[in-house]
Amino acid sequence: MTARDPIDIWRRPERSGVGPKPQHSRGQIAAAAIDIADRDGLAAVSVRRVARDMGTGPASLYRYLRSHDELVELMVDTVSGEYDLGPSGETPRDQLLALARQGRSIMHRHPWLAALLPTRPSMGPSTLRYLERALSAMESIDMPGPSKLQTVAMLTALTSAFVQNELSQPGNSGSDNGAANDRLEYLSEAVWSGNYPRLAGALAGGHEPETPDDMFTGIIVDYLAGAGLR
Amino acid sequence: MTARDPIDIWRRPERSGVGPKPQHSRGQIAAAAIDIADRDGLAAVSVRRVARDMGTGPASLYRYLRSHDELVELMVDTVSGEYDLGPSGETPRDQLLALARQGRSIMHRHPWLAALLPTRPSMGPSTLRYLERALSAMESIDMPGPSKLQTVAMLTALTSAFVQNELSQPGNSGSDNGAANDRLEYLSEAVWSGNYPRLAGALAGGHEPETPDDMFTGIIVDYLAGAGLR
DNA sequence: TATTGATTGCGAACGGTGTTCGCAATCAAG
DNA sequence: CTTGATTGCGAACACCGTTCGCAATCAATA
Repeated sequence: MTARDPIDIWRRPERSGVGPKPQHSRGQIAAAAIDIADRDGLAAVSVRRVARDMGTGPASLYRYLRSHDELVELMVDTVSGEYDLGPSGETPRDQLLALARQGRSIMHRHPWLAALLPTRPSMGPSTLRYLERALSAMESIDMPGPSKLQTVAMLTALTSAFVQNELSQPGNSGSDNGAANDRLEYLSEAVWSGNYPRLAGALAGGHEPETPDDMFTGIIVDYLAGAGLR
Repeated sequence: MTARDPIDIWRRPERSGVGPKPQHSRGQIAAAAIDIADRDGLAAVSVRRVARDMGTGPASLYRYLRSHDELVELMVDTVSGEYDLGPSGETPRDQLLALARQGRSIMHRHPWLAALLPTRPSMGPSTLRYLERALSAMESIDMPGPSKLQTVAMLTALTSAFVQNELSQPGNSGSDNGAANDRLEYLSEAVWSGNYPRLAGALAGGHEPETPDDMFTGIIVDYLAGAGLR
């Protein structure tokens, strides 16, 4: 009886010794998928495309994945492994801030990540390690456990919100080509109509150089202070 | 010569008098799509499904839409029309807070919205009206126009982040059925392994009743204060 | 009133997608 | 050498977004 057991999500089932040696791995699959997403956007990450890039057929990947959704989860968790969880900072606040900063740079490295993170709490090993680290930073804080978890969740949500805001700024085309143009067509027409005077005024003042680093730090620090982290 | 002009994104091209009267409308399409998304999740909103629910074929909708992406934009802007933009609140801060509160309840009414809003600044008429209203709330504030726009964008991003956090809480199944279960499987196993002691501790303390309203207000007010809004 | 032609409705088809099925190939254990 | 759990993967199914082409409509014109 061929078992066809459900694939253990994160560990491969410890090879029972029998059967041919695997020619692929979740790691390779994740790497290929992340590569595609970094280059051509998340929408380009299809099971078939990943398989093609790996030189095999789509069906093969289903020995390692339960679904396309799980592929995305795998991508998120894999990329979450890019955190450096070594100690950095004295106070809990500084440690969490450092983590958030790293998060921002990871999201810049993988622009598809920001939109994904708040939606799917991936719960892979790297994510769990990150969670454990963040909780350890808050060890001295007197606060019920669930609230600490919520604080961490809100922290990454804030970070991803900020980064998505950065990425949607004009100039960061990313992989959006013509879609934005249509929007701008209508926007300029609407502004020209005179129905939105304040909006017109706000848009008139050209895009000045911002200092997003300080803004980011400010927002995060304000939130942490509000949450009782000092 | 059949013109087949590009469809004006938000206004129908003012009917030139010639040709059969339209049997559908962008409004109907939006309503059908929103209904599907509210009931079965955003993933269920396909052009074909919307057409089927409207009792017609997929090709028909393409007289009113340029693409599936535009359908989603239309949904977002339509739902953004649910804001009540009447004056509420004295200070700029109170007005923006009131807007954010409305945003939260709209996102609760349409759970698919929160994940969409920060990604695609839809720029439809309702969105523009909302923007204009928010800017008018800040009229007395001395701040360059673009920064005001960024403040508003960050405000909705914060709101959507908070709501996504609320929605991913256990108990709000929404339309996720089995996917979360697999995650929990691995999570409980990982926690049981003893490798994540702090995480285990945090999860052990059962889910206490939260007071998300105050939390939300606190976060928004803190942000606005940090941005110079008093 | 008859004609015209821009506009709408939509069946049919194309290429891409996620996913399942079934079987041949593998290879440690017995 | 046999066994049988395991892997690789071609083929197929249902669905998706999108385009094409043409019949049907109907205000404006002749």
